[in-house]
Amino acid sequence: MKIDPTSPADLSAQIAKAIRDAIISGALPVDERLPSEAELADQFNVSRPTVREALKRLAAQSLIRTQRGATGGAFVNRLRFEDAYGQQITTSTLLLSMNDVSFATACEARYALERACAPLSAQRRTADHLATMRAETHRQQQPGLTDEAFCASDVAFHRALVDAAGNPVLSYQLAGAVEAMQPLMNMITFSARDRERIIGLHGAIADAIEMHNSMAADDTLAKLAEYTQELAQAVIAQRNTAKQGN
Amino acid sequence: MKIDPTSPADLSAQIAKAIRDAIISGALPVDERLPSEAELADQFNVSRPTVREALKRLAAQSLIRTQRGATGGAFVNRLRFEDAYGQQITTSTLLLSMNDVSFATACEARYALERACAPLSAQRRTADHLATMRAETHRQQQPGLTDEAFCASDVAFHRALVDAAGNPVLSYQLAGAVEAMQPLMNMITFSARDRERIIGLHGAIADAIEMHNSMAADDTLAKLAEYTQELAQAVIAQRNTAKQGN
DNA sequence: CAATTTTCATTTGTCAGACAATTAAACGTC
DNA sequence: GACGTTTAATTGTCTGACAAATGAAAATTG
Repeated sequence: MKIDPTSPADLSAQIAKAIRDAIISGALPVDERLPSEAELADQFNVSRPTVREALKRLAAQSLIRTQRGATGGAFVNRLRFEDAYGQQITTSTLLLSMNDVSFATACEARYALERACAPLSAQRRTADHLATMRAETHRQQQPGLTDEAFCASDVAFHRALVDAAGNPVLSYQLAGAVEAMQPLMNMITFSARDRERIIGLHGAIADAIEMHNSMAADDTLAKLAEYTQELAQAVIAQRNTAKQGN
Repeated sequence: MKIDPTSPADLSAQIAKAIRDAIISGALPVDERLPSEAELADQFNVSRPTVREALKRLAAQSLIRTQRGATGGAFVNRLRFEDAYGQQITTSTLLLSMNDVSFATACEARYALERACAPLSAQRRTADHLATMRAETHRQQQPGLTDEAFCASDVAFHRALVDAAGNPVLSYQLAGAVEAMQPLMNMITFSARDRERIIGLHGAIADAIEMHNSMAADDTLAKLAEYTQELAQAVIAQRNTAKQGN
């Protein structure tokens, strides 16, 4: 682990990269304790604040955890799927909002990925996943539900569908795509008839998953994707009309 | 943007969270300049090193960039897909290596996602994407190629296939799944016959994509997924035998 | 001797103040 | 007006210090 002292700027970034590479390569195994900040400062020939900045960078990526006290220090963190979910969702959300990604593009990606899960979900779903899907479908029928709450329930439904595939890697990848869509979905106003149609499709999806019918699940997801795109286009068209009216 | 001064520990984490939330909510738009470190220290009633640790956390996530000089400071960064790729790949790689994710699980996820792209790729592929796929297939036929180089070319082929879908969100999501598999793939030794079969399937995929035949592309991807799983199982079985032999 | 309490050394978290490096704008000079 | 020069602002880094937490060792007590 070495840094280049000739380029005086961004020492903390260089140190962070050196340690990160050591972790990725496996040179620093999980739960290994890093040298103390003072020792690292000595090794890299920098001051302790600089070392600390480097460690904070790594902590932001959940690569290390720190503990105070006599036997404390910085430890290589076992990156768990739950930790990675949050980062993945944050990153995906910002990517969508900062890059003028159209609703159509994001929606297309989301449903393409979800349809990739559907066959596995139909095959492996447990009673638990099915119950969650039914519960969310039921919640969506409540009359006083705000659009936001409706969307949140929609996300919960689709996450249950994805988790039913029983593949944590898929769940992790999909978490970003599904959750990041929520802010975009929240821009849509769902009429009672819209909701009815969506709830109907959700019910059909749950039915298909229950009966291990992957073809039906895929077909219904395709319909849901199409309908969602239609709704969004209507909203966009209406907004443009309103704009021209001003 | 406020922090809780009563819990004295992890002030930098609280400050980072406050600023991150402001960015996510849109209160701090892209390219907006944050207050100087001294001003932030004043606002949050902490010292400058503490503020700096918070800013480094955000820099690690590419949420801000810093610039020295008179008009310098920390600016809200436009998170680009290319920046996010790297983080996504790092996180995915570590997730797989640190959580004992089996080859089968990772492989299943990867091919499920890739097959989600295939119909779009078949529909929209440009001559450029096709040329990349052909070039990589050709490279894979070179006789002296190391297993590692073969895998690298394999990744390049599949990335071209994914990019052909013309959906940056999909490309971003898939980058993690495809690239994170590479260390696992590198554990496999490919015999000449193995390579021949894989190259043949790659050619068939490229053919299907060229002819906009999504069904054929999907079928061939399924075959490739199955064959990859077979190869991996053989390697694992062989390794277990070798272990018992010791 | 065993259990409990106290002390202590280690380590991270935070602070204050300082100086170097960089950068662009303001200023002065030709 | 064009072109160096100065200057102010800002980040990057360093030094030294103290507070807080924490586990281990030492001292105390029953």
